[in-house]
Amino acid sequence: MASRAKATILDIAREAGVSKSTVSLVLQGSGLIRPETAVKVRKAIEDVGYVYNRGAANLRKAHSNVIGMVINDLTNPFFAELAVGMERVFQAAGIVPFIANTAENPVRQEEVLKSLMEQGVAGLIVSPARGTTPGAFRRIEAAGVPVVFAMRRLPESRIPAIAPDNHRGAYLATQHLIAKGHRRLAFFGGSSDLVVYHDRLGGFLEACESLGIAAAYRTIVEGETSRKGGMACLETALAAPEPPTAALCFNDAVAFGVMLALRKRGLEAGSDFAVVGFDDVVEAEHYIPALTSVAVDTAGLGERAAHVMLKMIQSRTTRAEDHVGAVSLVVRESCGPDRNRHGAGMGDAA
Amino acid sequence: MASRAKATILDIAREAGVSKSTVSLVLQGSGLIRPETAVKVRKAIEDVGYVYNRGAANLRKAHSNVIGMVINDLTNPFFAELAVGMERVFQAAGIVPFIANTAENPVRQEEVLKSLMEQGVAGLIVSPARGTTPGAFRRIEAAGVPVVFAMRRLPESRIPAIAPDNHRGAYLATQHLIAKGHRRLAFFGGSSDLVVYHDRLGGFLEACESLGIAAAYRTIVEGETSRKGGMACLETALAAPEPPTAALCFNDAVAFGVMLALRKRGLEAGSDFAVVGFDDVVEAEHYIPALTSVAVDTAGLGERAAHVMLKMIQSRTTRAEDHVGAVSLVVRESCGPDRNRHGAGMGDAA
DNA sequence: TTGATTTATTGGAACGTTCCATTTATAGGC
DNA sequence: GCCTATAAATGGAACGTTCCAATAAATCAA
Repeated sequence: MASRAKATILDIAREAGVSKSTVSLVLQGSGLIRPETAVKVRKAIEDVGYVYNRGAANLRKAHSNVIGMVINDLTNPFFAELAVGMERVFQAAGIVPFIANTAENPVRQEEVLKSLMEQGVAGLIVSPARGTTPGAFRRIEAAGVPVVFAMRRLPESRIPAIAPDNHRGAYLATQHLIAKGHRRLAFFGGSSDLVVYHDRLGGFLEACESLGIAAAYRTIVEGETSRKGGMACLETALAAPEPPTAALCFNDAVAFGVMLALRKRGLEAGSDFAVVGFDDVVEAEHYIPALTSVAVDTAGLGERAAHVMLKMIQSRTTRAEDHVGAVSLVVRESCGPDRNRHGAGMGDAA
Repeated sequence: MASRAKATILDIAREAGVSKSTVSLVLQGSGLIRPETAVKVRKAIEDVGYVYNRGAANLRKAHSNVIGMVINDLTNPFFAELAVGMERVFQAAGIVPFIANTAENPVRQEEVLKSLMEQGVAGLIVSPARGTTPGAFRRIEAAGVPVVFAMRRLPESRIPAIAPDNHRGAYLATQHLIAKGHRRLAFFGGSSDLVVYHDRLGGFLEACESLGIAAAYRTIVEGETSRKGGMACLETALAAPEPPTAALCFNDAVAFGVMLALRKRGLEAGSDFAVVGFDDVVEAEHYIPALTSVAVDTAGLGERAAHVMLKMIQSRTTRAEDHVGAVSLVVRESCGPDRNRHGAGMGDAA
């Protein structure tokens, strides 16, 4: 049925008995062609099994409509939600974003970015992999392709970032733990090569500082941002002489790991040890006990990132404002009831 | 720093004092050019901030190295795992797959496929959206682009499919429930517009048939393949005069929903009602109670699909064998202990 | 030295579009 | 009937690459 060689607009032109220019006009929905001609051409398009060659077209008009989305960990439902938020707005704009996964690997990220650039993307939304070098986006910036960072950003970069208010979220969560009466606090998971880590840890530390938790009563354990990492964090923390009684976790994944490790030890999250997560993924609500977590409106941030990108493309600029999204603490069961009554007042005092 | 107009191989040629052909040769790593010349050219490439234009190149050589991956629900961790499996093998082959999400929407799927085709993909790995019309891939087949279905397939299609042995998995799970002593069984979730649904339901029914569960004692409730869908299924099933005591769920997501609804009613999965899931996503192991589920080796199927695709591209064919992957029941806690001792023998009798 | 062979390099046509400048057809005004 | 204005359709150049055929330079055999 299909001829071996793929059909071009010239084949269509021949089939419809018009010129290639006419076909091109029809393809672009130009109002200049007579309706009957358009119908004839469209029929020919159907008949020859034509598929549009965007590469050839871009050679002339130089602005593609593909947007690349580079994500560091597709298996984290958090990022999937982010992607879904973005897709919502791109779909409305008639754009199909291509998603690529870097699996938290800077080398892979390099390949992925290169491939996307070669494909001639109009813009790039990136959640950079851990360990991304400062120069990784130099070439892309030089090429004038708009980039926005989502959720994560790079230490010194002029690339606009869309991220939640990590500092405030961590502060809120820590304040909550202190209000519950906890006095020996931990911060679990993440590693210092991530800017987000410093933001969240910073919020934790500031809350400790201003609410009277001395440095000696703070435990900080870096670790993988996964369930496994969380389990490891809890183990090392509990091995200390005066172990913490509550932890703010870098991530919901870490928090789940901590709760798992707790259970493995016969302890119960909530009553024996308080844990709060970060990101508020959908699972948080359904876990047992339900996880108290910092909600960041993931899909909303995705939408915002997509909007910023669209605007950048439209105004052909490579600069835009950062955007920090509102956060809120959603209290569930994983921190249990108050530890001692008078502690509740402390949060208000700050 | 960057000149406004993007650099081409002609700019490089000028900069390096060679011809464009030489530059092209260097770009392709041809052994024909003198090493010193190659070095000179590579320096020029760096200096002018060149980015390769794959669209232009494909115009001549007509075989791209991009593969599209079309997935029906990115938020389901199951599909993310599938994607990750594929990526592993593509990465080794130096290929960057582009992932696109259809959100279970056939219209969106149409757009996504069109866009990918226009981009000139070398092949397509697809998990078709629910309600995909039979003709949806006609044009793509006609264009001679290899397609393989992963996890799901279409009713009458010659496109090769890589999927687990759904029938057997469901049979195994049902047998397990019967061996546990259950006599009133349910099948929850999914809908009959999916081929997988018929496969899984078929396995369930065959097991009922051959192990002596009369039709009157089988409850079948279709529903969304999500937590929400699972909750709804349980509600309608329990409203019946003689409600089931155990359910095989279409999906782990459905199973989680069922367990949630159970808990909401003050019932416990395992002791009060047995539930088994399908797919064995990572969460299954960590749930409380841990979910008994049919493991399908998701990442492995992803790898297999990628291999098949690579082979199809290499041998420039559009045909390949179907592949059905081995499954196994992983027994955890969600079916509780045996219901009555003599029931245990029945499974062996089959 | 000469011609044959090998090694490096090169010009030009082609790929499938778009878009500008033209041409051709149609209609309107007189 | 002719001229002008408008509408519809068209040819050709250009976009950035690859690849073939051809050239130029270096090496070798005699």
